[in-house]
Amino acid sequence: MPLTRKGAATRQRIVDGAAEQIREHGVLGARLEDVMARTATSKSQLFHYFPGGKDELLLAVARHEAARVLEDQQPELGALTSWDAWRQWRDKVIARYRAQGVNCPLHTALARLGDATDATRAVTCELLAQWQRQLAAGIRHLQADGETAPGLDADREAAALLAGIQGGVLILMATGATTHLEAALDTGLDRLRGARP
Amino acid sequence: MPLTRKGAATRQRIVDGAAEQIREHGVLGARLEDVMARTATSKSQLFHYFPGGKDELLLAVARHEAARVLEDQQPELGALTSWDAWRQWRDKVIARYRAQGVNCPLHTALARLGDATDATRAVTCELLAQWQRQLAAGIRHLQADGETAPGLDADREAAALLAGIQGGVLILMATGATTHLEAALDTGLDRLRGARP
DNA sequence: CGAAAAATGGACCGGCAAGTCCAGAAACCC
DNA sequence: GGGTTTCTGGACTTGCCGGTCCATTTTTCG
Repeated sequence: MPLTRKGAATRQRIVDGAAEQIREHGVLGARLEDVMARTATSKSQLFHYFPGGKDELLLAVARHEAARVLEDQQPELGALTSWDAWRQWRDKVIARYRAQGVNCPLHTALARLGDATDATRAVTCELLAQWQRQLAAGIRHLQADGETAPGLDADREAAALLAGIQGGVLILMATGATTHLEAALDTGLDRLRGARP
Repeated sequence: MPLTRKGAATRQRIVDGAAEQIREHGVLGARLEDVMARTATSKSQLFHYFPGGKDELLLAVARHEAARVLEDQQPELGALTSWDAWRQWRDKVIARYRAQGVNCPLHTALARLGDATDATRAVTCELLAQWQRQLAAGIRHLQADGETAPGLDADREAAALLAGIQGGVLILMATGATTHLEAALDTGLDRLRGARP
């Protein structure tokens, strides 16, 4: 069931439009009808490209958004090779989420699906794993350069940092303030910096 | 519109039952019908006690669960007066969320409501504020006892710790593992301990 | 006890949004 | 260029589930 060039474009338009819709109105305000209107498509097209219906569409949106999360942090996240790079990354994360505001399309899309679904879980886990992996790589780089304590468990530090970010974003979504996200990042980095040998 | 003793009991039974239902099946699997069956009530009762319908019920559940979150951490959270108290609190938090598993009734109840609603936001903010306040108080206690650096901004440290917890729980809900929650708590406490004068 | 208020049962309604279908237009490919 | 596949439009169906209504029972309180 290959897609023609036009078909692929339509499919992409649908995913983008759905993501946009969710970003603006939450999952609640993301009915198929809304997506249709926004993307100038008809219901048959939606079910043509996503035979599994709304769930399949939301999953596609989630994947799409998960990729975006990591992309938005590049190139900094992929090259955390100096304190300055870490600082720039920190700034980028905060700016990114501040701009996103209170609606996290990924979070919201996943929330709508039965959280137990294997597929949704896989998307989340994969995202977290990649994210953490890059953070850990950055920490190891610092260690190699003698910029932080070689005794630190890079994976655990990365896990803690990641948890802080996730919580910070969650709180941002609830309160609209980036205070907690900033506090988590800053104390986390401060901890690494303070462990300089 | 006063409630008789019986009425109050029924109302409570409904809230408890709804919370339980959500805990077991998520918001998706929490239809009014389910709550009715579980609590042996009829639809008219639901709307009698919650004229605002499902939203009002969910809000009540959220409030109920928010209170539970803090209660479950007592008495430790309220008396973080020594390193040992902090350690016990840490253990309690992890045990609590490990037991809860992948379904956070509060999170899930709030997710269902339009996230923009003022009322839901108020519940979340209030919970976070109280939580953070008690953590900050604990940090100040350590400072007063000369157990950690007096120069630390207790509120910011508490904010970071709270963010770590929230993120850790979020990741627990997604992955089922407490690794991140533990990492966040342990590195957070380690940071305070490491700042001992 | 008896009137007023509150609590309960359960049938009924209605809307909304997901999902189905088929006919016709456009694109692909030899 | 013609046959085949893919794509598109939009009307129709369906079922779920929140919400309404009213009649009946139970509680409260002077």
